[in-house]
Amino acid sequence: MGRPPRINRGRVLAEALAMADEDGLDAVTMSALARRLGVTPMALYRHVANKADLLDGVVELLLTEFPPPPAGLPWPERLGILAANIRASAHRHASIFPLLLERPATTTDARRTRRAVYEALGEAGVPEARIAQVERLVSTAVLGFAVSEVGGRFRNHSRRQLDDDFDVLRALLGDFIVSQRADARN
Amino acid sequence: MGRPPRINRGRVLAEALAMADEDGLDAVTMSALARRLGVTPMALYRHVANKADLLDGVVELLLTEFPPPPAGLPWPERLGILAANIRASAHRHASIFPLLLERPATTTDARRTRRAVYEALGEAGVPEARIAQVERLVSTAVLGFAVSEVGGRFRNHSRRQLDDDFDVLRALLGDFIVSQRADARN
DNA sequence: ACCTGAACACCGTTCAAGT
DNA sequence: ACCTGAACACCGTTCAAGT
Repeated sequence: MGRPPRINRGRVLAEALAMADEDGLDAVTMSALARRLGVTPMALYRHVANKADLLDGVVELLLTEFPPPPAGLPWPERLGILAANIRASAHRHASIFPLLLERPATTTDARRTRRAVYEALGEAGVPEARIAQVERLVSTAVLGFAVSEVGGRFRNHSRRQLDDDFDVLRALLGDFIVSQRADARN
Repeated sequence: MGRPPRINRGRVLAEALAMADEDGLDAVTMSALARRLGVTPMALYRHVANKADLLDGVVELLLTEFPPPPAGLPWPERLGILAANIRASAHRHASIFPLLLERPATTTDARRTRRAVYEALGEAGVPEARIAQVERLVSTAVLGFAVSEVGGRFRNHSRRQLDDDFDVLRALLGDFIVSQRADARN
């Protein structure tokens, strides 16, 4: 009965994310993580159900780091900044970020980000009934670019080139959003 | 000296792809693959350098299955069919396809597909100097969508919905390409 | 309640040996 | 040249035991 916990789920997840950032996803083993926390591997199982649950938690933690887009700016700037923040988060967490493509964004933080996009699209004049689809396509394009970048597909391209690609991507998504306005002619 | 090979690299890769398709990426272990080929695990090392090399080969094999876009059609149809073929390939090889985001498309087959896109963009009127970037963005959008789909991010969406999303995606990419024509006004 | 020690089945990979 | 047998360090996970 009652002895002071030496570790907790929060620390376990934070340390796992740090390990992944420093040495890659493969370096995150139960034993290496335990060693880093000064504990035996089996101690982790009181705080995570298994390794899949550990990675779920780490992805969730990553999502809490998406800063909310700054309020009070016009929608194109808000979405542009949000996209840039998401890309920056990909660069900070290159080995974990690709896991975002493997699970629906159902956590509280993921919902908050999506709601921010919904609001921007509403302001842009996209009709209610089309907002969810437009959000999916826009988010998928941004995530797909960011994952390609940190995953290694653009390994042979310069940072300069990729920055420019990303600017063009944001512009094209802006044009797409405008084309989906209720009063768009066609 | 000379004894008849019981397996070869081609069979190893084909069987590994089949295993991944049937039971997922994690089911592709050196021993399970060897068992399937009727050989000991160590025999594989004469045909692949190690497991990473095995997966590289499997991705390469997947790329050979992208059918070349049918010649003789106008560029929008050609690109639309190519995109649909790539998406279909993702569905056939759901566990291997996401690995495409981890490596530059430098194999012969990947180059062939890219060249086909270049030609279509040329026909569309995109100036030489902009073709490579437009191709990167268009391919990234299609890959990002397909990987999200087979990776599980759209797990909560119906096939109907995703088919519709994909149609809208193709249309938006078509509009983007047209907006990049030399004679586009702006 | 929280952590440990011992154990299990499995993983990728090496090396020397067989034909 | 091609495959095998034995071995190694490591992996995730379980169970019973300690405090």
